[in-house]
Amino acid sequence: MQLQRELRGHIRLENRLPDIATVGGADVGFEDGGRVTRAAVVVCDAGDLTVLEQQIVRQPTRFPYVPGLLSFREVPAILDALAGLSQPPDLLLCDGHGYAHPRRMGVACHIGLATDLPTIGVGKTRLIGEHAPVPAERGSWSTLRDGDEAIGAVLRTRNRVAPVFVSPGHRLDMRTAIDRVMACLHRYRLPEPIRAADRLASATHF
DNA sequence: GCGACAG
DNA sequence: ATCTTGTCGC
Repeated sequence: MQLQRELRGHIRLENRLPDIATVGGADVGFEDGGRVTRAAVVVCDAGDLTVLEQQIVRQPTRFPYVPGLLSFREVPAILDALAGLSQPPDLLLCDGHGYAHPRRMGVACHIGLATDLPTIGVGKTRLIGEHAPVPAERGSWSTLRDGDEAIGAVLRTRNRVAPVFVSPGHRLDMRTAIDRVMACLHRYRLPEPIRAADRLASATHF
C-alpha cells in the first residue's frame, strides 16, 4: 500500500496520447487451481476492431488476490505479455479499475506507469465509490465519486445491460476514457479488445 | 466490532 | 478469478 501511495504521484490524468491507430486489451486468467497465472494481451485495429496481434504468457502465481492490491498479482505477467508484442498499442484497455481505487492506483494506472502507455481501466463490478442510477440507454453514464472527488464513470455500454466502471489509468482524462471505450464497443457489454484478451486468458485451448 | 471488498 | 447445472432471451 505504501508503494501505491508513492506511485500515485506519477499518474497523469491529462490527455497526452498519440493518434489512436491501434487499441490493446489486457486480461489475466488462472490455471491449475490458481497456481499458474496466464496473461493475454491483444492489439486491435482502432477502426474495425479486428485483432492484429496477440500474446499469451504463463508464469507461476506469486501473489494472492487481495482487494486493492490486484496489481501485484496480475501486472508482472501482463508486462511480460506486452513485451512480447512486435509493437505496443497506442492505447491499452485493462480489465479492472484505474483511478477508481482506494489509493488511486488500480491495475490500469500501474500498467500505465510501468509502460508509459495511455491506459484505461474497465471494471465489471465496483471496488469503491458511489454513483447515481445510470439511465438504461447505451451511452448513458453517471459519475463515480469517492467523497468529493470524481474517480470514474459508470457507463451503460448496452441498453438495459449492467453498466461497466470506466476510469483513467494514465495519460488521459475521464472524458477521453469514456469516449475511447465507447469507440471500442461492438455488440457486447465489454469493449472488443478486452473481450478478445479475456477469451485468450480463460480459454482451455489456444 | 461489523460490513465491503477489482480479479 | 474458478467451479459448476440449469435457465432465460435474442
